[in-house]
Parts: sequence; C-alpha cells; structure tokens
Amino acid sequence: MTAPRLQSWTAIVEEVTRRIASGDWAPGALIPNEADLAAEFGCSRTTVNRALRDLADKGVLDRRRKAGTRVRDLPDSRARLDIPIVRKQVERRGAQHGYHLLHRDHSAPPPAIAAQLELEAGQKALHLTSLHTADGQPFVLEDRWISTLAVPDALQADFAACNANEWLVQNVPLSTGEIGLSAAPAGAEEAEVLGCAPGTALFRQDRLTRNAGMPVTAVTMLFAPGYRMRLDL
Amino acid sequence: MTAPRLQSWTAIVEEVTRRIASGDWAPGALIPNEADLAAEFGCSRTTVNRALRDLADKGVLDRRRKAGTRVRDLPDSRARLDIPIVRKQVERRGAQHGYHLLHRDHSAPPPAIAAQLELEAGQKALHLTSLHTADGQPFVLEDRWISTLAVPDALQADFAACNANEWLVQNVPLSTGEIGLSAAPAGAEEAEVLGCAPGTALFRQDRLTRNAGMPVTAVTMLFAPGYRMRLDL
DNA sequence: ATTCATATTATGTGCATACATAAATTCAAG
DNA sequence: CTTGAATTTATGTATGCACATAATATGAAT
Repeated sequence: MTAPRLQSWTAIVEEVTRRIASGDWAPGALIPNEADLAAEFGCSRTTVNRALRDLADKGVLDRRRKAGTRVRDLPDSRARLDIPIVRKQVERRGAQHGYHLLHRDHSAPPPAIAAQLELEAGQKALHLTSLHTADGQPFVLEDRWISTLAVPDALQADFAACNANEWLVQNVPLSTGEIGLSAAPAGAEEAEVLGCAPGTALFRQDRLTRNAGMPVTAVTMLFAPGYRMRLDL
Repeated sequence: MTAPRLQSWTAIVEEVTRRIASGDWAPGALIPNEADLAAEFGCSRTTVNRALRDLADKGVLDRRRKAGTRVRDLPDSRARLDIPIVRKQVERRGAQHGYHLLHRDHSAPPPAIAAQLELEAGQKALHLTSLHTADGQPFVLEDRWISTLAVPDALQADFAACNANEWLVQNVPLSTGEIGLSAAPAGAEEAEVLGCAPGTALFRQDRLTRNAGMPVTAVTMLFAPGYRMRLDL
C-alpha cells in the first residue's frame, strides 16, 4: 500500500491532527522531522513546514530547532477572542444600537486610573460616561478616561454625537492593550442606569489601550444583566 | 533617496503597521498589491505574502483575491485566549493546587444539559461536582456532565484521585467546543462551598467540549469572588 | 570529570518560479 | 437593459533550492 500523496498544507494539518486524535502520536511524543514527513507525504518540506507551523500556532504542537517537533502535553484550550465595537455587538443581535453621553468632564482621575494612564499627580484627563442601548434597553455602561497627552484631539471631538469607542478605533489605529474580565455587583448609580437592582451580578470588562506603548484610554464596561460573552475553541 | 531593503517578513509587518498607525494608509484604503510592494521593498513576493497574511490573521488587513488588500475599517480588538487546565492556573499564581471531588453520580441530566450533550430523554451521563483550591482557599467550583456515549472509559476513571479537567485533556485529545463567559450570583450551596455570601457576583465559565463533532462534556465553572481573567490584545 | 570549542541537525526563512483560484471587469449576445 | 460567458488580475499555494539560526551532541583539552 502506498500512502496517498498529501500535497496541500491543509491536508497535512488534517492528517497530523488525525494521528494525534487517534493516539497514533501520543501527547509529549516526538514526531518525524519535516524532511521525513515531506518524503512520506510526497510533497516538499515547505508544505510540511507550513502545516506544522499552523499547528504550532494553534497550540497543538511544540517546535524547537534541532530538538524537533512534539505533540503538546497538556495543551491549553486556545480560543480567539474578537471584540467588535459595541455598535456591531448590538447590531449582531439584530437590535438597534443607541448611544447616550451621560457625563463629560476634564479632570484629574482617581489614582488607580492615573497610574494606568501614566499621568503625573493632578494631571487631567478626559472623562466620559455613556450608555449604549439595544432597542432602547440598556446594554452596556461605559466609564472611560482618555489621556489627553496621548490624544489631544479628543478634547475637540464631539462625543455627544460620535461615541468614544468608535472615535478611538478610527483615530488611534492599531492599538494594543490589556483586557480584564470579571464579575462585579451593580452599585447604586449603575443599577439605576442599567435598570436593575443594586447588587445584581454584572459582567465587567476593563480595558487599557496603548498606542506605540503610550497609554491612550482606560475603560470599564459594565454589561446589563444576562450578558454572555461567547467564543469558540 | 532609495528605500532601505526590507527582506524579512517581520520587517515588512512592522513597516506596514507603521504606515497604518501613521495614517499613511487610512482605514478602508486599498494598499499596493504584493508584486508592487515586493518591488518597493526589494524582496520577493513570497516574503510580502507572508507578512500580509500574518497581518490579515491578526485582523489588521482584509484580503480578497482580485479585489486586493485593504486596511480594515473598524477592526475588532482581537486577543488570543489561552485557558490552561485549572491546576496550571493556580500554580501560575504561585499557589498550591488542591482538588476535592464533592459529588459523583450517574444519572439523567437536566434537559438543558441533555440537549447540549445530544442525549435522548432519560439517558444517563456522568455527573461530577468538584472544588479546586489555591493554597487551601476555594478557587473554582466545577459542575460537570460527561457523556458516557462519547467517553465510556470515564465511568471507570477514578475522579477522586485525578481531576476530570486533566483526565479529559489527556484522554480526549484535540477537542473543540464553545465557551460562554458571564456573571452570576452565588446560590446558597455555591456560596457555602466557595465561602462567600449568597448572591455574591461570581465569574462564570460555561464550556461545551466536542471531539470529532460529538459532545463530550459540559461544564460550569464558578470562580471564587475576585477572580479576574486577564488577556492581552 | 569538567569545560569549552566544534560539528551536527532540525527548524526558520528567503528567493524564483509556476500554476491554481476567486472575483471583479469587460464585452458580446439576447 | 439584462444576462452570461470570457478575460483579467490579485491573492493563494506548491516546489526546489539555499542559507540562517538555535540548540543539542560530540569530542578534545585540561
């Protein structure tokens, strides 16, 4: 029996995946090197390389020069999390997105925020509080501080008309940052705005965004009760 | 002035990123095609392709055959979420991991779970409730149903000694699935086990795992108060 | 036995080339 | 004007080759 030729990198991904799933290649085991696999599959090493690189990206394989490629032992569950702008999230649910600026000032943020934005004591930042709605119902409450050092233009922007979420994505492209996901009880004011009882368990998302290493904005988003973030493994 | 030659795909990623960040290439705009960029950078199209593919993976660019490559307009924030097994999560915090099986039975799950596991009415599944601790403190409460259709071996496994989380990762390699993240109030029993007041806002993770399309296990994990899932953009 | 330089090896990357494929565009037929 | 077939074009992928690089393995010198 001659093995069927596998000459597309996706076919190789599938075959390797199959061998691992079937236990043929056990967790932790070393697999043949690229040259040997290329010979076995009847394709070039480039193609094998592409496939194995893809599986390493997915966290299925561990690769090290000279040491070779092995099946990961206790692979993490790895998922890609795409967080669209709020408007898209609402529209994806088939609802009409609404936006209301609740509060705007230019003041010194609390110490924790100042530290995140790397501001000197007493230095001011732009503070925006706003509510996004889905078909008129509260969807998420956004409490945002924007560093006017990083984005001086923000002081001129009309955030009553254009929400900060989208303004920043368009005006400060390609930012990096950190996200924290947690659960928090609704405070009195938050409960009022979101239309729930104080103390209700809310899904909370904290985000610090940087552009070229410089902190741009720190946001806390409190989602209305029932919100669920869904993702595929 | 001659442009410096960029002959590594990472250098090209950086240059393209710079051009977008600087506004040189605006969101939504079409960028030059691969052949032209290759000529400009003094490298082969293969190298440009590799770089642009990488940026498309990251969600920075949109590429379509014939239509060309454009800068994404309202790019989602994209993060890679790695969820290690619970033991690793605890150990990463520098704490000692503990595991206690609280409950085990083989019974018919509630309808919602039965539907997820694609079980016929009345069909039984393995039900495990367990607590993971960090330095003796409650860390996460796990409520898990395992489909014995998909994993008959699970009935023989000793889940008092080996936690189901790791047993499954090792015995059912390469599974896919869906995760839901939400906030939930602690119920009476849950509060008792986790050592918090009933109604406390808890971070909740629901997971359905499949292997080769077949539902394997459905878990709900309730994290002790203060848990925060952190991820990088 | 220990240390350090050297050889070996598997992956990482780049190039030139060729052909495949999706999709926009063009253009002819009705 | 509409429909649909043919053309064009930008990306997608495969190949053979070459060299770079990291890390292990080897072996000589102390």
